[in-house]
Amino acid sequence: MATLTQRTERRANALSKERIVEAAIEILDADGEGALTFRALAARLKTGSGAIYWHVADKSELLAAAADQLVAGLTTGAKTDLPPREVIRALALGVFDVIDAHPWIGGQLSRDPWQHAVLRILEGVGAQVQALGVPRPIQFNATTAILSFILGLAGQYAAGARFFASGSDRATLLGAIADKWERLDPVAYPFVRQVAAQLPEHDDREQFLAGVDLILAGIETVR
Amino acid sequence: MATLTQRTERRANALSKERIVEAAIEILDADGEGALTFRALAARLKTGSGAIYWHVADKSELLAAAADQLVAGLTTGAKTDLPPREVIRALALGVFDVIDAHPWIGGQLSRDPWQHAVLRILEGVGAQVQALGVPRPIQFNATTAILSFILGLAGQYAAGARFFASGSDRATLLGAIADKWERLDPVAYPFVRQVAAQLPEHDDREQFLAGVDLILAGIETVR
DNA sequence: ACCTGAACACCGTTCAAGT
DNA sequence: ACCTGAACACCGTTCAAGT
Repeated sequence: MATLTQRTERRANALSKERIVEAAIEILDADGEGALTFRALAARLKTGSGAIYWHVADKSELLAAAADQLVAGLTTGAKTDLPPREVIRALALGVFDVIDAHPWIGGQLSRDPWQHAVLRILEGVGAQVQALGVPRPIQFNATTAILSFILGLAGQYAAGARFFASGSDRATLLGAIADKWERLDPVAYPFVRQVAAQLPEHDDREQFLAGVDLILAGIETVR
Repeated sequence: MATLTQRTERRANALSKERIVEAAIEILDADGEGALTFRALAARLKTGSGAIYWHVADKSELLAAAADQLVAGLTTGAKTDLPPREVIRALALGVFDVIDAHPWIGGQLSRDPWQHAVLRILEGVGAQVQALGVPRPIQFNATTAILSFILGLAGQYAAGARFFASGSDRATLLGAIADKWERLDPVAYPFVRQVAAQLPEHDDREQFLAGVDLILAGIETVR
């Protein structure tokens, strides 16, 4: 009886890749990229740091698995009854929202473009580019253009999150950057100075969608 | 006499931010991102690791300065006698070539989009977007779309370089990835499987330029 | 003012030893 | 088979002490 309880308890608390990834996501969401260490993870899972290596090869696999789990959530539930253009927009916004909610994913996606999470996005976008009627030879180029754009923004978002972690909030940060931009040399940086005023008030999500629409418009010209 | 020689020698070997950045670039180019440590840098400069902190705030400032030096080389020499569209293409290709020659810059640019090097690119692209006749309200969106695309590719390139550093060359790496892609589930990954064959033989530079052209085509539709 | 280099507070990863 | 936790080989950064 005692052994049985012990055994089921042990099984309930047993380490597994799923439990490790789950705990990693909790740490990343709560305290950001910098907080995920094998020691912190082991403490949260009440185990030794070496135990994690029985289930996970190394830190990069762990991060890839964490990112994949969250990205999988939005690529598997894709609706196909909308026009391809709208599916691409929805998918892109889905990625944006996941990065917005979990900024560490931004860093992870842009750091390793060959991880599975990125493959999911590539497939999701590519299938719709195909459905859009884009000629075969340029389907790959059109798809990777959208993907690169998404990954570029992912990196930017992650960088923003690293700043927020160090205290200040979004508005303060953008205000400070806009200030710096306005003080740049007018001869060398006319455009940046002109655009500085838009920086603090601009909507990231809207700007992101505008970029996607621009690329889609470009794709339509070659269709 | 002896003191004079000593003093001039000391001055010639004196540490400065320029010499530190120069040495950092040499290390990064020769052995990649992972090789740049303050200890390696100090050894190369024949000084103590703490001495570097007198001239440079921390590692991120050092990397930003290194990236900025190489990016400055191509934004300052821009020709303005070409049509805006061609200047954008040339600038984008310039960034591509710098990243191709120094892959660590890719990681650095995508990691911190508010560093000066990125600002230079933003200005270079933005000024031409303006010259292109794009309406004011969407100049910012159009410019950041191109910038995000460039930074997305920068991250991908840096990731590739990290692989090459671990032994295998470009062709082997892409071949291995294409192999993995072809073995994916046909139901879940039809597009990726179809596109796998193009992966090992495709030209990065060409694909990059195709992406830029796609965005430019999109921008022209709203002009 | 500028430099030295030991010391501090961390990392990811390994591995003999346990169960 | 799975887990423990000390140990290894690193990091970036600091700082008392030198010149």
